[in-house]
Amino acid sequence: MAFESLSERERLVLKSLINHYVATAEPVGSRAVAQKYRLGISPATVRNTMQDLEEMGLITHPHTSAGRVPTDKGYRLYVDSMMGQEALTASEEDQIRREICADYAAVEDILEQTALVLATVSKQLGLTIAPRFDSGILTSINLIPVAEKKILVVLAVKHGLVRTVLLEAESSVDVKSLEKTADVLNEKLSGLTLGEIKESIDLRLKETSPADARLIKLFLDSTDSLLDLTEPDQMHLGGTTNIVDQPEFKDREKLRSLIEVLEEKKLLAELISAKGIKEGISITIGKELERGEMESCSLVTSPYEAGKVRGTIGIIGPTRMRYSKLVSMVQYTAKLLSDVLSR
Amino acid sequence: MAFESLSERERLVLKSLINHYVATAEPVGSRAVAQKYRLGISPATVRNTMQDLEEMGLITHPHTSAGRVPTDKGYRLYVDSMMGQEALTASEEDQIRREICADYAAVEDILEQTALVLATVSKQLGLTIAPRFDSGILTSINLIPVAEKKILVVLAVKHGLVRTVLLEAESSVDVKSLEKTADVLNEKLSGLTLGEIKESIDLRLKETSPADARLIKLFLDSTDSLLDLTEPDQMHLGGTTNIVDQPEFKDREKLRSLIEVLEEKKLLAELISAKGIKEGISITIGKELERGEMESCSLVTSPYEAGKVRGTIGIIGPTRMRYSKLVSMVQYTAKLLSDVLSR
DNA sequence: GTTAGCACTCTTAAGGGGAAAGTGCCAGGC
DNA sequence: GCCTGGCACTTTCCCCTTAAGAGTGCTAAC
Repeated sequence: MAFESLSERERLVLKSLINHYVATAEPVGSRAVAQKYRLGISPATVRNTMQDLEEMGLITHPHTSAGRVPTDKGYRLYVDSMMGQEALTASEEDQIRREICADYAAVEDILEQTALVLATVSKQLGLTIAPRFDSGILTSINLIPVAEKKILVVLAVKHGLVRTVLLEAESSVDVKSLEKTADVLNEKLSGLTLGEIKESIDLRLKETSPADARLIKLFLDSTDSLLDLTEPDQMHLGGTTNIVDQPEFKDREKLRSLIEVLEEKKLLAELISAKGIKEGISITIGKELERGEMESCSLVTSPYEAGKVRGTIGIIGPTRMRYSKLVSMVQYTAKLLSDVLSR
Repeated sequence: MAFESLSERERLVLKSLINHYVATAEPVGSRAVAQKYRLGISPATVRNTMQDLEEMGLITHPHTSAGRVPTDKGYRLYVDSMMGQEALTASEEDQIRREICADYAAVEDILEQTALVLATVSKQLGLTIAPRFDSGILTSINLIPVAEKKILVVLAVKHGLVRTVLLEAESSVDVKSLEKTADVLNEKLSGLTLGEIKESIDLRLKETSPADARLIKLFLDSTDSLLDLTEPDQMHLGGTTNIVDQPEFKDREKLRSLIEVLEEKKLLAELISAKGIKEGISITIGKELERGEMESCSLVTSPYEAGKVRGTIGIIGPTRMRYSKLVSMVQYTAKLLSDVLSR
């Protein structure tokens, strides 16, 4: 698709149209484009240009005699090659800074707060996903007896991240052997990344004294849950309310199925992690999300860093969103969050 | 309000009317009551009775010429004195049993699952609140260094419940003194309930060797967050989707404000814990909830037990709900959950 | 005390203009 | 040759009216 072949006028019209549509949520007519954006051309000319744009699949008609609306493809082009990045206002920056710098000790809490502030400032849905521990370096393992057969495994990762998982043993365990096992695990595993551990744990724990065999086996059997990196409750959402008001969800069924997706945190987390893990801001528009229920939504995400590990934050809203502003917002927030978590 | 003074006929009409309204969500006319419920009286008689009921504030008119709708007061009377308890079907019981008996080790996970199954089976909103640790007996405290200045406090409570809180120290702490402090804390506090500890912690930790003073102080300063019993993430909700479809929420604004409340988990948890902590099933109807946003909702809750401590589970739905069935459902689920958590 | 009958009220759905918005195309102008 | 004004055409949207339907409340009779 040779979009480079768009004439200057076509680019201008598309851009104006999108700006106007994003602001009003109403199909945009040729008059509106011609007048409001002072392109110095008449509505008739705009109409001709619009026809061309429609042929290219960048905009559509809801019905014969309504204004034009951008398609996903149109948004994509806009986002990729014609939208400027709109700076945040001072008060927006302030608000974000104020909320995130709050001195919570637990990463969980900071992320919760971040999701909320993203939602509030963007008036969309804010979300944060806890860091993927893959590349986090294990500093220590603790095994704590909490009941006769229950053991709490505490994995401490560099830079103060913690993961706790409760395991259930088949028979009761005594404190002594628990300590011993912890020592063995620490010796063999600490200093490695969790990713490495996941890969090679079988090998590394092969040769251990038979005394601890039972506990080691329990540990091995539980590797999956211990090192599963997309725990459902590791994602935080904020501002569901904002979505309810959007005109694109006045259709009941659409709203219902979107909320349904939002409740499936695990699925959603996977969907999003996949996008956001690469470098920098990532924008996914409508059908690109590859989930029917979300085809009228877009997603702006960015990775953030917490020491060596990385998570994702982002904003979900209708495809008709202010990309230029939201990109700045996500970027700024990710930067701030990285600073706070890596200090 | 001398509701005992209701005549047999008035009781019968109210009951029939509520049953019919719950099923149809439409205002109920006199014909419907007279015919469907074979009371052997004519519509005209029913109309007279209805007028009486309306004067008592038990039912209303949406407008002059529509059928009648129960008021909160009407539901209250129905629930208190005329509704039978409707047994669950075998398949409903099955479904609940199957989902809850799943062998998760962590209480968190079981509660998540329970909220979901409650939602699914009731077709309403299911919720579970983690046990209030007040009366849980502390078995051990562990202090685990996870970073230079970060300490993970693990409170193990009898019957395998665990609570972890991350604290941040002002300066770095060494492992030795951490262990020593943990020993002191264990010695002084274990065996007590968390409630007792919260009350008397100052006294109990007064006379400690100055060597540990710094850590003990940190611990004391953090009592609130350590023993706060209504943590926001200790509540699980499931089935938000079910609510969206209810006819009572076709009014946009209502839906919006309800979802808003649901997002404020902390507030909601407090609201509900207060009700549900007493013995047995508790039903709260409409305005009794004392939150404007929820005045078209009702709440059916029950406490459950996990060893010595108790939490709450429940169902939220429109006031027009099948109380007789939901009561059984919540009761059955609470019983099951108690069994699973106390085994 | 109960019931049938009936006038009255209010809501809802359906239909029918007419305005408004916007397109598509054509013919004329720079 | 590209741009523009003009104009016919389409579709939606809103408002109005009308008619049907549902249900009440009252009265008079059983």
